[in-house]
Amino acid sequence: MRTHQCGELRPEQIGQIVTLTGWVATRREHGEKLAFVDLRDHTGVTQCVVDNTVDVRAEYVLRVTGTVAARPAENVNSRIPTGGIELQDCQVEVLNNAEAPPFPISERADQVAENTRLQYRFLDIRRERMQRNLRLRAAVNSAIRGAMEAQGFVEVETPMLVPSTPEGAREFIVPSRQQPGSFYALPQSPQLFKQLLMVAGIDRYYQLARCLRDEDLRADRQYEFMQLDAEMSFVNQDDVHTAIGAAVLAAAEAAGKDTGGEIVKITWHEAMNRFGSDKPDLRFGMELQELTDVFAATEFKAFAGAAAIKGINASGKAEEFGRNKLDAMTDKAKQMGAKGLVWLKVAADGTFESPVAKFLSEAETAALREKLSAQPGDLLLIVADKWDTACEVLGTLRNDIGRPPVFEGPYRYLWVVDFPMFVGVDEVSGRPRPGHHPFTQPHPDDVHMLESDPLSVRSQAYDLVLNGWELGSGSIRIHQHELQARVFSILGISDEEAQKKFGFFLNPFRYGAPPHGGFAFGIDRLVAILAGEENIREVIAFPKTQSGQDPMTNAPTAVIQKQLDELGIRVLPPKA
RNA sequence: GGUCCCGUGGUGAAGUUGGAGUUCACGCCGGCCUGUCAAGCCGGAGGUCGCGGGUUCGAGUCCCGUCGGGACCGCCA
Repeated sequence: MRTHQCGELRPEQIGQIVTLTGWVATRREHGEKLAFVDLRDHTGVTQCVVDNTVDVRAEYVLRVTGTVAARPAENVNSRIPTGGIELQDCQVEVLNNAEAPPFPISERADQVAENTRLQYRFLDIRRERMQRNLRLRAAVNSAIRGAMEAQGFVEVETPMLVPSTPEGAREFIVPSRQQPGSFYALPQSPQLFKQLLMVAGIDRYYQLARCLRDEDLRADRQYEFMQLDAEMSFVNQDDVHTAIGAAVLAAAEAAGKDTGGEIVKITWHEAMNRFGSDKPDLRFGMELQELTDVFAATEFKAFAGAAAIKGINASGKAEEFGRNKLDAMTDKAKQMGAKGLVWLKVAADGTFESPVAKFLSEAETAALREKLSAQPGDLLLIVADKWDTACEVLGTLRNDIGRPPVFEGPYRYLWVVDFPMFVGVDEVSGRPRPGHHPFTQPHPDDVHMLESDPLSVRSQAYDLVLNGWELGSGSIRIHQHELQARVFSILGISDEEAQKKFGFFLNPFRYGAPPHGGFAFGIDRLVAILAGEENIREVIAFPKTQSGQDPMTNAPTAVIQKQLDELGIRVLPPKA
């Protein structure tokens, strides 16, 4: 039907007779003999000079045959790649007409309510932004596949209808027609299957896997999302990091982003200590500084005896942060569990302007100035509290104050390793709660503390972070029954209970489970960052709204009674 | 489950102290127009101010509820 695409023609083709197909982007009329029609497809637009007698309106579908001609020098449009040429002597065939679209098919629709864009997603995707994002997504998927295949990974598909397991995220459930009253679950991840593939000798498994979780939606969370899911046998952590690293570096390269070519590795403890976050954004400094020693003998009551005192320097921000903003920041700190927030502004003469300045000794002031490299115009923020509270609060403020927008590079991947094996204690059972999942192998140096000091045990779990976004996590798994039993025992899961909950998963491990570990990262998040989008809905063709609905299809909908009858399901009336 | 913000012709916005569905830009329809490129000029049509209730002589505006959208907390092993 066509010889070229709409973004393809250049002065080199002048004189050729070509045929283009596409949609009418705009039409500019100049009397009864002349009109300009910009014909658009996903590659761009070409100006067609047409006889102004054909009824051709926005979004009509055309096939245009004409001669590629140079534009007069004064009419060249340098803003578009095809701006040096135009199609003349055009024969226009209207393949289909179109109603006026509800919003312009251009970057101007970026201002349109997202709900309207989702209701007419088929028109929204016609826009350059969505075309770019979806094609980037395809390129990233392809690069990931290529990198995994090149390393000997085998793609194995795992089922979508799986048994419900009580742990973890809330599941979507699917009623069984043949077994009324019984249900499948949709997989939150292929976790259990991929480990069984290791027992099965697949050795290196990967899958671009759809995962489903019935949890509340956010800018970075949808009910259904895609993961690069992988698992490897006979490996240690570094082997997993190398394999996954190759995939995400290839993805960034496919997107034309500079990564520096390597992935930095830091421990969870260092990440918390330096950045106050287990997913630090390395694109900017403002690191947390250790101030506990400075105030070891302080008279200032808010600091005296604090387990940890840490501070950040919001360089040059003194003027920007007036009383209102500082109060709001203090409220936020308190909401996060801090007792308070101390702020000091550095005046032109180097002295501190602060409600608490008068409580600080000269030595403390001098040490503070030195540790935080304080310069006139700086805003210093200090939290004295438990170590984790001080870190988390300052880490949050650091992001609030300094974090660059998502579309700004560079693109710095980061492995965060040595996560704690257990995080906190379950209020009901009094047992430690698993930091990752209960099949995570503890750090070999810490195994001896499993029973005596479980909260100090590090695990062989790790996260992959990109510019402050958690892309995914993984671990080396427990493959020996004895160690698994010890971990279950610490978690308060009896043999009987373990058998009941995870029997189908654990029993195969008795038949020769190899040492193995793996990883999974979210494709949607990765593509969003590489596309410079703050919201993963912008890189998903047909996403759901925050209430889990699709404005285009109106899903979810009621079903007819016959369907319910077949499934043996009765719907209760809505709660009053 | 909770906190905050938003809802006004097809789209995006403005709407003051409560005083007539008022305004602006884009789009749409018609006319003019031979070098535009978000063309330009002239004219026109288009509304349940999300919905329901309340206060008031009078509500887009104030109050309550509700629905929808968004950001976040909880949740996401």
